[in-house]
Amino acid sequence: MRQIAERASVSIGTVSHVVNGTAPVRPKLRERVLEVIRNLGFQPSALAQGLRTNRTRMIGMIIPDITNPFFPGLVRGAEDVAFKHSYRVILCNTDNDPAKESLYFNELRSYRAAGLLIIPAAGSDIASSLKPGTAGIPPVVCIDRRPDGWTGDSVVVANELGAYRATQHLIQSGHRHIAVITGPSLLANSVERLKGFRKALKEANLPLPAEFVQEAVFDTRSGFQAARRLLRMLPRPTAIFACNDLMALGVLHAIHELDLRCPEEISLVGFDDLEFCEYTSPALTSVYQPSYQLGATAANLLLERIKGRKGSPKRLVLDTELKLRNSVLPLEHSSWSVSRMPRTARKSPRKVAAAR
Amino acid sequence: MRQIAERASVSIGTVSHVVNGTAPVRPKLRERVLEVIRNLGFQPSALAQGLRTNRTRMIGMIIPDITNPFFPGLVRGAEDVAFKHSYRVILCNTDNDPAKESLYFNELRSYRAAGLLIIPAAGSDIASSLKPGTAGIPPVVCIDRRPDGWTGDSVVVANELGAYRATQHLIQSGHRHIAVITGPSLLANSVERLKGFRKALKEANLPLPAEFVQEAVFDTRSGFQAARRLLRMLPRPTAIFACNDLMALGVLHAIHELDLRCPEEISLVGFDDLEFCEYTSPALTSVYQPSYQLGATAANLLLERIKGRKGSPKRLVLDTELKLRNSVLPLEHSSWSVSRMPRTARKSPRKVAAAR
DNA sequence: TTGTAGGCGTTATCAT
DNA sequence: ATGATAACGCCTACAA
Repeated sequence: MRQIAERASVSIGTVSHVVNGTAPVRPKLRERVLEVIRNLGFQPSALAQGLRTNRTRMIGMIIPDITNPFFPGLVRGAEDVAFKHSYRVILCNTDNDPAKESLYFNELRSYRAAGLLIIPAAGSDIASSLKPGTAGIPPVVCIDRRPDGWTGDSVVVANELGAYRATQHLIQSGHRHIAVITGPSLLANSVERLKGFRKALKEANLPLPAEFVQEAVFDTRSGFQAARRLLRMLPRPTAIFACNDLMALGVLHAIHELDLRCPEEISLVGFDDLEFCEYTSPALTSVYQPSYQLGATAANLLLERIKGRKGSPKRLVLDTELKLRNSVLPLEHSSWSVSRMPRTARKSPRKVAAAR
Repeated sequence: MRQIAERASVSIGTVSHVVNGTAPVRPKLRERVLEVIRNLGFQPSALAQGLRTNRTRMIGMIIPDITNPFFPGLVRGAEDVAFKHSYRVILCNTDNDPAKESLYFNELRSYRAAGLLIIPAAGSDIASSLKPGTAGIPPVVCIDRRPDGWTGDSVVVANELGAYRATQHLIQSGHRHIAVITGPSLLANSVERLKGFRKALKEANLPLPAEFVQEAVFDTRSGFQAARRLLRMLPRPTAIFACNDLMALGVLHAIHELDLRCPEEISLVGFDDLEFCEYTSPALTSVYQPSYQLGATAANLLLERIKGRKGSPKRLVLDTELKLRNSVLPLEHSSWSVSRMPRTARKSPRKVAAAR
């Protein structure tokens, strides 16, 4: 800026004023300054600005793993609204490691990030990082999972209800022997989904043998392994509820491997409704989570806080929606319309499919 | 730091020394300072540090869209090596919009990012942003695509060779009527893949009717539409090479919609080898791109530059690998082993599949 | 409408 | 081994 001031023969303060529009500057001078700025390709130092004003336009986003297809949409949602407000996003992958999480947390504090968006790691202890006493902690919004003891803003999805509905769907389709593949028991959302599953079963007075509850870790491989165990049992369940789509994909794989047919011999419902659900075969019935909205909503919440909203924390809960596709076989007809039946059970399945 | 200095009754310079280990400090003092630091939850301001030292540990990463499943792995690769060297990544999505790209570019300059990792937007003009004259431009490494006029470091994939091999595979499987669905003609990698495709056809003296080259935009929907056009032609191609997997997915969808069977009636090869390839039906034969390596390699290259390596630009080219699965039907047996044949063509397909 | 100057939180140089 | 102090680049009263 000094250099610019010299070349345009004005004071350094004036340069600042034309850059920020913080005071009226005579057009002639203004132009001269702008011209020099263009020539020099000057970019004001965000570092110096941040230091001086004590606020930055960076938002830290801490997530488990961008490689998990559930997260990119969420990140994108957050980034889009951040962008709209001229904020930028620093992305941090924790691999669900609380140590890495707290490392990132402190670093982002170091960068004086204006706010933090956190999808807590399994077993996260960030709640304790926010204890009063330490100053200079930016606003934080938790997304997707609410860690133990978290009392701040958060936006999550109605996991229990979603799982409940998915299970109900299976039950209404006539299934009586339904197994579940859960995620890590450390994850709040995993636990909630299991709860919803159990609730639906209980309401229908259906038994749940202990071995029909298999724990996996929300990835395809572990879902595959869990499914293998399930599919070899006698009597075999006629339907499986996988607590996320990645595991459901593993189930599909196991079904094929064991020479079974889906949905004829085994029905399947997933959770997340990732894009690939439309393209698996059979297309996977799944519980849609508004992941983009999750990220966008959280970012909006955070921006409010950054702008100074006080008051009690908001705990937003977004709704899910069961997307019906072809991985569930109705065992009884009951109230089901033909169009919802899987292709192989229809008179002229291919024509119907083509007409969709 | 002033506060800490006071509470520990030392000078502010000493505090700096214990924080950075930049000069020996008597253990007793050291401990005292550390204690205060812990109590106060002090985090040095990266802003002030950056301002003072004129370097930061932030790497800007500009990509088209994190929501495209090809990019998360790449980003993760870059982030992992950055992390190992204590650098952090600022993620920016351009949506392939050159304007947004150049906006981000300037902002990252403003943040005094130590270096930039860029996957250029289609039609990118960043090459021109780097013209000498403007000072304070950090090292830049281009990934995946090399924009027009780019002379700096870059790491890309052997697109032409990959496409060439994929096409050869189709030809060797006996196909004579092969169509291609290309990506945007603005994208260097898209053009290269088409080139490889053409080369293989030419070498085999196979004709390529103009209408057998359909342009789409690297997403599922456009791939679907292009496939529809292709599949309604008479004579219909017996094989399609889709220049990326997302489009291949669209092709698969179109095949099902039109009541055709893959690979019996139409063979298909994709490009990228995204995770879902294993789980589509049939499992998709595709050209594997080492996306994680792409990101990691680029980050390493960038870090070298940041550490001061001079000298001529490196243009790294990573190799691809054709992953054989079940979406290609051998029309002639030639040298093909039974195990590579699609399930439906085998005597006891399910057993074989299960044994895999 | 424009200029002056102090200070944001560090690091680094130079004394002590 | 420790302390004092001058930048780093910018913003912002305040003075002119």
